Amino acid sequence: MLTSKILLATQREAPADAEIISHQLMLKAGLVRKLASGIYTWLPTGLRVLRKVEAIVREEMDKAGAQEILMSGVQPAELWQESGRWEEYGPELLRLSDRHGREFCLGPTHEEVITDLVRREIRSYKQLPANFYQIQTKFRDEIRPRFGIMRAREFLMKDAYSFHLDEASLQQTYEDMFECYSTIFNRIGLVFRAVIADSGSIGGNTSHEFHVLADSGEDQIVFTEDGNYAANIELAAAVKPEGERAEPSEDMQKQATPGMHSIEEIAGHFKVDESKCLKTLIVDGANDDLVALIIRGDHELNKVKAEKLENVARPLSFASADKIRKHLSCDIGSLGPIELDIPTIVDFSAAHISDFICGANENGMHFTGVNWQRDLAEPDCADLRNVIAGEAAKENGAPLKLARGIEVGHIFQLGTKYSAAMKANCLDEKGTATTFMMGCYGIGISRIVAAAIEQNHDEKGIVWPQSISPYSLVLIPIHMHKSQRLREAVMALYEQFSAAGIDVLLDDRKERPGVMFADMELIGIPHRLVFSERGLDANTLEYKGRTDEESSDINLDEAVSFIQKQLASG
RNA sequence: CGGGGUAUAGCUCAGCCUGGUAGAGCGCUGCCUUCGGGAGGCAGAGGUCGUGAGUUCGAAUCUCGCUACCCCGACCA
Repeated sequence: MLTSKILLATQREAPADAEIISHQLMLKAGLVRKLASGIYTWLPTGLRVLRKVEAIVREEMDKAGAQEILMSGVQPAELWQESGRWEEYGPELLRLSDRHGREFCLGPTHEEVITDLVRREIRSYKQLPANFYQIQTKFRDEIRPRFGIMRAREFLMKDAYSFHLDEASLQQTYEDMFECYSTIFNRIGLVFRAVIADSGSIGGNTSHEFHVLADSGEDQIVFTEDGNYAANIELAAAVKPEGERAEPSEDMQKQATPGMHSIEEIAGHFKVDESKCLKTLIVDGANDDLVALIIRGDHELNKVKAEKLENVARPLSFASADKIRKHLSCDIGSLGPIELDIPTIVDFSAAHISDFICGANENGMHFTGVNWQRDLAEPDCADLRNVIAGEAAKENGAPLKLARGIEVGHIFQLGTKYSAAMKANCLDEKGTATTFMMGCYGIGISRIVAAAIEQNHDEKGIVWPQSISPYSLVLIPIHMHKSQRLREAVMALYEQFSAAGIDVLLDDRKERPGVMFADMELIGIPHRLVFSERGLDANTLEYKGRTDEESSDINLDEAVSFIQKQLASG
């Protein structure tokens, strides 16, 4: 490809609203442009990357025995009503109606459509197991799209759905997909972790997420160094503190704490560690009431764990300040478990401390030297908190590490959630109609592009993994428009590279060298060859890898084999 | 949807407080000089100042409504 023939669209400055590095670089490098909030147009260079990711995913899915199909992005409401999700899904589902007033939605996912297809088409166990996938544009009307392509409303996703008559078969396909995903992310060249995950609103039980590790990641994941345990922090169980609680050594006292609301202020005032304070959080209960959740001052509430409690409303919502004032006659910041007459659940580690400090349920007052059993009843306990770095994993006792991740893949065992609701079944060996067991497997294709940039960039721009770079190689001639000899040499080599099947870009713009260098580094092409009159005289070219400090001369006649070697080793 | 903010040239922004009819840098077009890391000069093109109303002799500027976008919370590939 010649740069003069394509819309390169590089920019010096990124729009001010681009927050994270991948968003800024995708705009600066001319990969995408915003059309509306969370909706983007892919420009030629960006589309090449997207297509490369897509190709890898497709190849590996095919290898794993999945069959590609393509379902409609627009789906009839009836199917969603059948599965119950027309009501369940909420405003994320973009609904529309046609000229006849019939209701449709823009597909955020395709469980209903595939289940409908399979219940019509698959009659016999002999056709199973079957795994169908598509690579297609999805739409989710996110409350808050942000970070550019990372969390867009419209995005490209690979989604696959498998069908089985028994658990063993589902488990087998699930494991095959796990392997397939690992191969895909390894091939792309991303540093990732597969973690145990919450299955969330899609339903089902067993579930893993694949996260690309990056500091800008929206998810917190935890894992042990030995690699034997990895989970989304939402799921990571905290170990109950061992041993007996220390005996009380202080008397309980009520003390004035005017104007102090945060744990930090209280701990600072009494000159104790935050772990000696209790944090009391009030959330909405399942039956229009309130529930108190209590954790140690230095801990964070884990929302997924809290949501699983019987008397807590789902989704979890913090009680409004008004409601708290009305029911508890004091404000957030002065709450505590003593004489609190709403259901109260205490985290194991908060129940293990003695001589602690907590709010007195009276504005501006706290108790110190409080002890369970002596000053108030032994509490109902549960695991409510996020684990912290360094503590032992419940599963194997190894110390946990924390990292941030970008979720790029998610696999679920759905069981019969959709097939049962939609009466999807087929005949087994004995001729009995049996409800399908299903698995579902997603990969965020467009998100991978952004995630790859988050993980691979420097001050000059993007540093593509070779596997998904828009071009493998760029040729930069210096003052080609002034030298016929140089032009001929460059064009000849360009043809050779093309013939060798290398994705080569020739920068034939009438630009100064600095402009070309800067643009190509911004775009992130992994290999660069510079042509000059001087080099031609010596029969050499200058080679520089994207992250190399210095360039090196190579023999003009060996250029193709040299680059082939670089590509093979990259 | 709740809370906060922004809207002026393709991009980044100034002008608004204190009304007097629109600017800079980058980018774009042409010419000249320059020519190995985002050059310099000259000449240009480009804006119903988001939108609707109001106040005023006069509104980018003051007031109100609307819309879009962004940031903080809840969702997810």
